[in-house]
Amino acid sequence: MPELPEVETTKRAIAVFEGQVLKKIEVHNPNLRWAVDCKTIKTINEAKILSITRRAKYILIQLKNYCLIIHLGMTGTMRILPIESNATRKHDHVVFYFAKHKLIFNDARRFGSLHITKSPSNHFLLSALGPEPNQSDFNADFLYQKIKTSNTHTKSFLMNQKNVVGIGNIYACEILFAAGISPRRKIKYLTKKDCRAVVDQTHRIINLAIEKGGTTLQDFYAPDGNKGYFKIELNVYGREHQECRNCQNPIKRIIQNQRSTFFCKKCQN
DNA sequence: ATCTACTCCTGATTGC
DNA sequence: TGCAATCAGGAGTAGA
Repeated sequence: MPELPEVETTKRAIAVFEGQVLKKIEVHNPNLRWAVDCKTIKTINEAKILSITRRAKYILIQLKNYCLIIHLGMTGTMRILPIESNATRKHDHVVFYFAKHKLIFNDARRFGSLHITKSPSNHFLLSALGPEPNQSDFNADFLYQKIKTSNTHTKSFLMNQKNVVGIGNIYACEILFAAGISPRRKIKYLTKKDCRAVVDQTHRIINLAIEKGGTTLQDFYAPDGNKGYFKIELNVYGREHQECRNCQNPIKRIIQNQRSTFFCKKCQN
């Protein structure tokens, strides 16, 4: 399941196509999270790629006249094959053709998406997003202001992409553990000091994960090696009943907003 | 305006 | 061994 670091890693891997000419795009299955606009996609031929960037968990491929917006959803992956390769897989939904390679979007659960638009900044998926979690505009002052109007608990707040982007269920749990804050606390009661801890740990964990995510880079060139994400050590996520690495008390699991939350009752208040 | 429940989907795991 | 039930989760949407 790609979180922001995996998306960043994917973006870096496919950035090799910057400056290259996208010959055409083949859509094998348009039924992704949103139906792919095949009609417009078909008009793409011999289009030079101006840039490949990331915003939140979206990968943006900028062409001269259009921008492609890709979301990997839960199970989406991209892989690069030599143009002559026939190594197809189940759930290969979209193929991007270049001179010597093809780039394949594979997504078993189809929670991912592909959009094509003329103005990405106005696109409904991108227009209301909060700051990047590892950038300086996500800081303690910003967070302290933002929490005042929210009545939700800390974990739900962190996972809301309007507040800050890129934090999924796993990192929300890990960040709150590292910051020593309970996922059940109402976010509006956080002190300035708490906000600073959340921001500091977010920066640290996301940057560390991006750094480690880089080790999966080869996956995109070696289609058979499909493991390799979440190499960072998880302290709470998926560790119900196991000992807290800090105090040895058992890690608890609760359900918040239909999602599992893992935390240490003693270390997080 | 803000929050929560629901929803999409398939592979992996668990239970009988 | 096999089949069915359960779980996982990003994030938009409807409804409270």
